[in-house]
Amino acid sequence: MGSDMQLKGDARLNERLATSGFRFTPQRQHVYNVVMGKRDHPTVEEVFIRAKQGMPEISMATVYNCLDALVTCGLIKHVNLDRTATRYCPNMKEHCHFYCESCGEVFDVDYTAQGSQKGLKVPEGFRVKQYEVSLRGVCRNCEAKAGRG
Amino acid sequence: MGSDMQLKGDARLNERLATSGFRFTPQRQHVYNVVMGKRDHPTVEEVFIRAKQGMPEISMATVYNCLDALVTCGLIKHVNLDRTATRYCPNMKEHCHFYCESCGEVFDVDYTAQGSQKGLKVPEGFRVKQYEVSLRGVCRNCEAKAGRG
DNA sequence: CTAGGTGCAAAAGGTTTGCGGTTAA
DNA sequence: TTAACCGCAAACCTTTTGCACCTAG
Repeated sequence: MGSDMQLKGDARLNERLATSGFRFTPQRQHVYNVVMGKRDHPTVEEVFIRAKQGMPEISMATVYNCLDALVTCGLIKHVNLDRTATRYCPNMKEHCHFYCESCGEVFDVDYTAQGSQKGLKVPEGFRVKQYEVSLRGVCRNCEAKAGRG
Repeated sequence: MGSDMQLKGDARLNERLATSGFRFTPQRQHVYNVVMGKRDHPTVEEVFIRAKQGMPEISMATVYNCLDALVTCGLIKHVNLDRTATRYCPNMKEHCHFYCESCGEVFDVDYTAQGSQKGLKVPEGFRVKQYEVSLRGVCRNCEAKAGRG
């Protein structure tokens, strides 16, 4: 995984930023690489920590700015499942999120929409831009721990 | 709707609290009444403000405590759709939430599950306790405003 | 009686904002 | 050239915590 490709902007990011009226900056490219580089659901803090490796002078405010831009561009999604920090998800294909009430971790769950939106009675005049499914429960790890008491 | 009934605990609340190992307190009854009394999605702050009418000495910490207890008892749900404050929902029948990206308000949307969970590929060992659907977009009000420019 | 709950106030996150300097387009 | 963006630091808002007192069971 060439971490050198982050020096120049890749085409997709460049194009998306432009479309949404954002400038290309090395920070945005770097944050993009950091978030896409690991298939998990980092908080802003975690993105910040990872981003500092390879760009030590980057600031928290910039990480917020970059993540917001990437969300607006439709390149990542934000995930709010509890009252702690917002998390970010680099997986844009249809899936849903499992939130573990015990450890707070977020897992992707495969999901085929298969007409699930049919049951929705969205009132007249409302414009739906995103449909999202989430699950709460206990993950395998925590189940095992609980079992061992 | 007799606001006097809040003086003594109603049977359902009493029972649910006991089942989950909580004590009955006037504060919990009052917060319960406040949240159930209006079919919307108040923040903790909003619940606090409403609760002070009729119980002026109640504290923020207690409101948090009461809401947490009510959630644990399965009498209300918490709703996290953006990175601002957590909201609470008194509607426990199956429905989903529409979050307006423009004004931040949350609306209930009727919803019949009708096998929508079939498409889910929840990994082995995960225990699902709650299934939730949410929508993002622009509500009728904000659409109208945008239209008028 | 006493574990659990309350109110208060301070602390701890998480997020936003203001500002002077920098830079992509 | 200049509006957008950056880094820094302070402000802001939401949530949690510690503690002395109180109370439901």
